[in-house]
Amino acid sequence: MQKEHSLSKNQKIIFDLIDKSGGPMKAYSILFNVQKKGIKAPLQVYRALDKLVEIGKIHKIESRNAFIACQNSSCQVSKATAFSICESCENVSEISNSKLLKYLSSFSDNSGMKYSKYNLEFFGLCKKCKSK
Amino acid sequence: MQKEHSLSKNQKIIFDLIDKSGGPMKAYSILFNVQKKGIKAPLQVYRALDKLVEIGKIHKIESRNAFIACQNSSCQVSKATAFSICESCENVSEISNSKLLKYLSSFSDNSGMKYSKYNLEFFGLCKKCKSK
DNA sequence: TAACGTTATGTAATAATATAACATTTATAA
DNA sequence: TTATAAATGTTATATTATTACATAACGTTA
Repeated sequence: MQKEHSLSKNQKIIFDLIDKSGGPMKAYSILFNVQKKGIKAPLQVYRALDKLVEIGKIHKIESRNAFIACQNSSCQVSKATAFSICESCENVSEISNSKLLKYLSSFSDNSGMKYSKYNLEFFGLCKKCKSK
Repeated sequence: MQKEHSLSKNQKIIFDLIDKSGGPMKAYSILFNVQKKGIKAPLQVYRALDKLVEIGKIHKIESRNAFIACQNSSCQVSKATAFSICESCENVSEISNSKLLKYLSSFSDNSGMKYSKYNLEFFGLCKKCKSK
């Protein structure tokens, strides 16, 4: 059993919002949604996001500047992330294919670099959008 | 033999700058550097960048909001990109490991999605920074 | 070459994303 | 309980990117 991080007040408010949304959310959309709970400034949002990313509760979708709740229950820290992104409806899901994740985690080349982290984003059309 | 894109004036100025720099460059740093050549506005830079990305002459490093010249001579369009990024010195190189690139290009899962593009970013410490 | 559509350019304004700096409060642990 | 770290609050500002509109250059083909 892994240690649970206890979230602070702001962290919890913001994580719950992202988690309930079921998809990626942008920082200023989060801000707008939590203003009624007393979080008024961008920095309050970004600080909570930074922490949530650090502990692996959420991931940043770099190509979209958006944040999504971790969909992989065993993922405590975000060192190996992969997403599929529909370029039409912008739906995002986390890829949990263990063969892929292991392949990438063990990847090394002759550059002399030691990789400690990676992020992979696949783009295409989801099932729904393909059939339109 | 593949068709060469002939670059417009602004596209050429901006591509040459990025290419000569040998590393990733940020949009506003590009802007600053090309002002003496008559490119005065952010939009002029972003338009050229968009086009250069589209035709595969440069790639965007999403996690850094920066642009780097394509280091893979056979890369005409950016549909399959992989980079290694040093988190200490911010050096970036394009990974050309064909086994990796093929593995990812042929990746599919049971989501019903058809992937037409991907971007992979590895993070770690480069040889130099490791030994410090 | 004239007319047309497409691509590129120029310019101003503004939107969207993110961080710096500083003061204060709350939680944790020695 | 006192010291330390973590989190919060607030204002201002930096950085990244796009909208909207007008004009010019280029390529095709009639």
